[in-house]
Amino acid sequence: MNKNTAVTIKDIANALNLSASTVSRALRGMPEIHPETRQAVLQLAEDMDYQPNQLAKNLVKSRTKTIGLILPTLSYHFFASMLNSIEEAAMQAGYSVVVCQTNESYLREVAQIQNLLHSQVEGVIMSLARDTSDFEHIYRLQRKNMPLVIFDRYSTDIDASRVIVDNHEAAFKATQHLIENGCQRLGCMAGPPHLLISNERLRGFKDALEHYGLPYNERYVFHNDFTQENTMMQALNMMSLPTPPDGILTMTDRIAFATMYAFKQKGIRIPEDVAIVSFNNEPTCIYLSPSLTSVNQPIQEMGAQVVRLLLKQLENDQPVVAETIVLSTQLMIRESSMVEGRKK
Amino acid sequence: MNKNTAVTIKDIANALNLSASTVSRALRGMPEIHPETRQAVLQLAEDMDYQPNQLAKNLVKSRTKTIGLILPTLSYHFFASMLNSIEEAAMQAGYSVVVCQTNESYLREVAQIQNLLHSQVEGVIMSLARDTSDFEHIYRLQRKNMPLVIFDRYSTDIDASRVIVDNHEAAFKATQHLIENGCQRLGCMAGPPHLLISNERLRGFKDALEHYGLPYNERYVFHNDFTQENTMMQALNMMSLPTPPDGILTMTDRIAFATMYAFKQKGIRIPEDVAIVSFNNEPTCIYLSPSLTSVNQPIQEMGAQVVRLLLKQLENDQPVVAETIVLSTQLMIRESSMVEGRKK
DNA sequence: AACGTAACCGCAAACGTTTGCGGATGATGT
DNA sequence: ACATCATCCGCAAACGTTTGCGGTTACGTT
Repeated sequence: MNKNTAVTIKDIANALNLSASTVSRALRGMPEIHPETRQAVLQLAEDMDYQPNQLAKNLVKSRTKTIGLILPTLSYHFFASMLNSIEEAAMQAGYSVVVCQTNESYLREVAQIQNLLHSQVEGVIMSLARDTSDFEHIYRLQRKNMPLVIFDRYSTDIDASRVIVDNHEAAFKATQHLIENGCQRLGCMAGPPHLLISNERLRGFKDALEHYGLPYNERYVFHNDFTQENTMMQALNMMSLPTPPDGILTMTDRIAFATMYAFKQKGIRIPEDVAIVSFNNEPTCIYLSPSLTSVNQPIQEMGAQVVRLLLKQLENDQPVVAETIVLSTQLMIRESSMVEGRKK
Repeated sequence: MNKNTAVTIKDIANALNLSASTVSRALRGMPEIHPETRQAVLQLAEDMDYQPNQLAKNLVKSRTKTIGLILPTLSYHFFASMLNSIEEAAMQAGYSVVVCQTNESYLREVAQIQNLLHSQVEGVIMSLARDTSDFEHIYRLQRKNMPLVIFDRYSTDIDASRVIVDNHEAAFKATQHLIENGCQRLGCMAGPPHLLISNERLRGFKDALEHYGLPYNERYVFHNDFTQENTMMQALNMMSLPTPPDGILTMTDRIAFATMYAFKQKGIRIPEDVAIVSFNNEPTCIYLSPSLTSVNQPIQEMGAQVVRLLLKQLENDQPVVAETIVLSTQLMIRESSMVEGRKK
C-alpha cells in the first residue's frame, strides 16, 4: 500500500533544503517561485514518483470532488445508461461519482442518503425509489444545504432542481399514435399509483382519449409494481375482460416486454389483436418480434443537464434557485403499433 | 453546504468543557470514559446533529473506505449487473465504490487508473478494455502495492487475483449442444483477436469440433469488435459462404442479437436454417423470437467473490498471493438452438 | 550611501480527527 | 500515614496539505 512508502511534500522539501510551502507552491506552478527551484522540485517530484495525497488536500480545502448518485437499480437499462452519461459528464468536470442503489426500497434510500452525508460528497443526484412517498430524508439533506438534483422520478413536494421529460406530452402523443392507427379501446399498464411520472403519463393517456372522444375506463388501467410476474398476470387479466383492448400503452419497456411475453404464450398477436406502445426505447426494442414502438428519452442530454445543474450549485456559493429542465422525447415507431389493416 | 455550519468535535468539547480527545473517545465508545460524560457527549452530539468529518478521519487513518471499479462500459448488461452485485457486496462491507468507464479504450483505461491512484482508493477491481494489450499501467498499479482483482476480461500476463468462469468448458458444452442437436457445419462469431476470454471460448469451440470429429475451418470464424454494424456485416458474410454454417456460436449476446437481426432482415430462419448459441444470458434472451440459447454466468456470485478477494488483500497487511476463482456456468437452452427436425 | 522594491522563500497556523503518554483524582490496602 | 493502583481525562503530536504574512536577499534608483 502507498501508506508505507508514500513520498510526501516534506520528503521533497528535505531533499532539496526547501520548505514544504515552497514545494507546494512550486508543484502548483505559483508565480512567486524561482523558475530554477520550480524546475528542481518538479524534476525531483517526477523522479521520486510523488503522488499528492488527496485526503490531505481535501481536508484543507474541504472539497472531495465527488458526487453521490442514488438510483433505484442498475438493472434497468435506463438507469444504467443514465449512470453512464452522468459519469461521463462528471469526469469531464473533474468529479468522480459514487453510486448507490436503493433497490426500489424507501428504507434503503434513506440509509444511502445517510451514507452519502457521512462520506462527504459535495452534492447528490438521485431518482426516487418506487416505494418512497415520504420525503423527510430529502428535506434533511436540503437543510444541510447539500446541492441536489433529481431526474426522472421526481416529486413536486421536493423543491430541488430537476431534469425530466415532458411525460404528459409524450404519453399524449403515444396514445394519439395508437388512436390514429385505428385503436379504439385503449388500455394502460401503469406503474405504482403514487409514482408521479407514471401518473403524468396516465394523464396524457387520458387527455388523448378525451381529445379524440374515446371513453376512459378505469377497468382498462392497471397499476403494477414493475415485477415481471405481476405484469404478466395483469396483462392477461386485461385481455380477458369482456371487450379486451385493441391497443395498450405501457409505462416502461420492461412492462412491455413482460406483457408481450405473456401474450405470446397465450397466442395473442401483436399488433393484430392488440397494439403496444411503450416508454424508454431500450436497445432491445429493435430486436423483438414484433419490434417495439417506444418513446425515446434523450439520455445523454439528460445526464449532461443533470450534472450541469449540480455544478451550478457547487460552484456558486450563494444558493441558487431550483431550476427544472424539461426535455422533449421522440416516439420511435416500430412494428408493435403498425396496424395498417385495421386503420379506418 | 455543511462547510459553513459544520459542527465539529471541538464544538462539543467546548460546550461541555472537555477536551477534543475525550469527546472523540466518548463518541467511539472507548472504555476509559466515564459513563456519565459519555452520555452527555452522545446526547449533545445528537442535539447538535454532529456529523463526523470523514476527510479528517481518513487523513489520520489513511483509509478511504472506497474502492475503484473500472469497467469497459455500462451499456452492456453484464457489466451493469456486475456493478450492481459488486456495489451490493461492497456496501455490506462498509465500502463505497466509484465507477469509471473506459469505453473500451486503452488510453482511457490508463487515464482512469491514474485518476484512481490520485483519489486514494484502497483497491481496484477491473475488467480489461477491448483495446488494451499492453499492461504497463497495471504493473504500475501493482508496484504501488495497490490491491487489485480482475474479473471476466483478464490476462495471464497480469499476476493478480481474478474471478472468471471456465470459458473453455462453457464454449465446449455450448458447441457440444449444437452438435448433438444436429449441426454439422459450425461457425463462430468471436470477439477481438487479442481478447483472452474470446480465445478461450474459441478454443473450447475448436476442441468440441475435434472431439466430435468435425472439421475446423478458419473461414467459419470471424473476429469482430463488438459493434453492431461490424457484427451484422460479418454475420451476413458468413452465411454467403459456399456452404454456409448450420450452427453458430457467438461470444456475447450482443453479437447474437445483431446477428439474429441481420438474419431476420435477410429471411434467414433461426433455428431452421442456422442454430445459434450465445454467451451472457441477458434477460432479453427470453423475450426474443426465437428465444436465445445462452450461457449463464453467475453474476451475483462473481460480484461477491470479487469483493471477497479484494477485502482479503485490504484487511491483511502482509501481501497475499494472487488467487483465481473459476466459477462454472450453465447453458440455458431455448428456441434458437432447438432443431429437433434436423437431429439425426 | 541609503533607500525602495521586486523577487523569492520560510514560519506557522489551519483543516478535524486519532492516539500515546502522562497527570490528577480518589479509593484501596498495609 | 504512605505507597499503590484504577479510573478518568487532557496535552500535544501526528496525518499531508494549503496559505496569509512576514523575512531575506539582490538589484536598481536617487
